[in-house]
Amino acid sequence: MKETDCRFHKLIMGRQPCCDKVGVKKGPWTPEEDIILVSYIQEHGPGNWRAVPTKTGLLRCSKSCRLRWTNYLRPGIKRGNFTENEEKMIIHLQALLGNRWAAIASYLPQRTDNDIKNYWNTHLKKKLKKLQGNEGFSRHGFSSSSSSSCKISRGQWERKLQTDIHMAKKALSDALSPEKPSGSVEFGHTSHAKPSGYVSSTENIAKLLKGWMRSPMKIPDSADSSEGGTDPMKQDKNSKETAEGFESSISDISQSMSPEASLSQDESKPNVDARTQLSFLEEWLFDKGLNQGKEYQLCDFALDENIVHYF
DNA sequence: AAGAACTACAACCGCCGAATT
DNA sequence: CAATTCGGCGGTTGTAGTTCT
Repeated sequence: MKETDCRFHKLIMGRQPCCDKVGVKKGPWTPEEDIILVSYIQEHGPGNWRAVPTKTGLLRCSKSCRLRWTNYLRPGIKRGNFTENEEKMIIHLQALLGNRWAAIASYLPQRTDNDIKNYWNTHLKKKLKKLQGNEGFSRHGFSSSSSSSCKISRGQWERKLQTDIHMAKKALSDALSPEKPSGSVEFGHTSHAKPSGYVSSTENIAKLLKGWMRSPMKIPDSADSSEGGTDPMKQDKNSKETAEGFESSISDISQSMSPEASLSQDESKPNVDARTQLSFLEEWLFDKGLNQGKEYQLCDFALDENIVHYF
């Protein structure tokens, strides 16, 4: 009922879909499209996604462009091969935060929410089920009924977390405000006010793009756009391979970026929040004696003292 | 060897909240 | 303050690849 109300409401409002269905391409991205998107972002920075299709001539909707960038093309992304630590992180965080993949992803800076979500759905869910079958997993705090070992309920905990995050956000923006040109926190929307971190990463992208363009691309002669002819899925495989090489080299470079740089290069990763949450998380995790991994580490990014101070 | 079943993951869809007009 | 736009999020789907029968 709420949903139908909502739809009706939207109908009245006349809100347009993010993309009109006609003339909008769907399905896997081709290397050409990736290049176009990356070079556009390289020039203008991420953000203002609405303008991307028109400015680039890509026959994709803005959402699709954003998704492609955040989940695949963005520098610093690691894909596949989740480490044991990452796995544990995800499991704990999922137990703690629920299916808030974006929040969980903020603790794993090199992973996208989509990736984590997929990994959870395909691997971890089953794994946990298995484990739960074997030995009451709940004693580790993974099930909702695990609150016995935790003094406060998850709901309470989350409320606390939220208020604390809010405080931290405020504190951070206060702390940062003197340095910031007014109103350009989200550099994506102000294309000329790019933080240096992003510039450096885009320079890397540019270099890589050059190299990539120079190397013989195995793009089918007919290119994709003609929808028919060659098998589009095979083309996609090609695209995956070429893009993968391209991307892994990007991520290699960007891995050496400073946390600040990686923070600024991606507005979709609320690392600030992540850091603030981390202090609680650490407490929670360690308090609960989740000491299964001697070498278990939460994450390698350091806690920002300014933020921790507020707690 | 062939087909069915399963797995992995990129991409899409719809909803929501924040920002803007 | 209401209307509208936009970006982000989580759930879901589609399909290529792999394993099983």
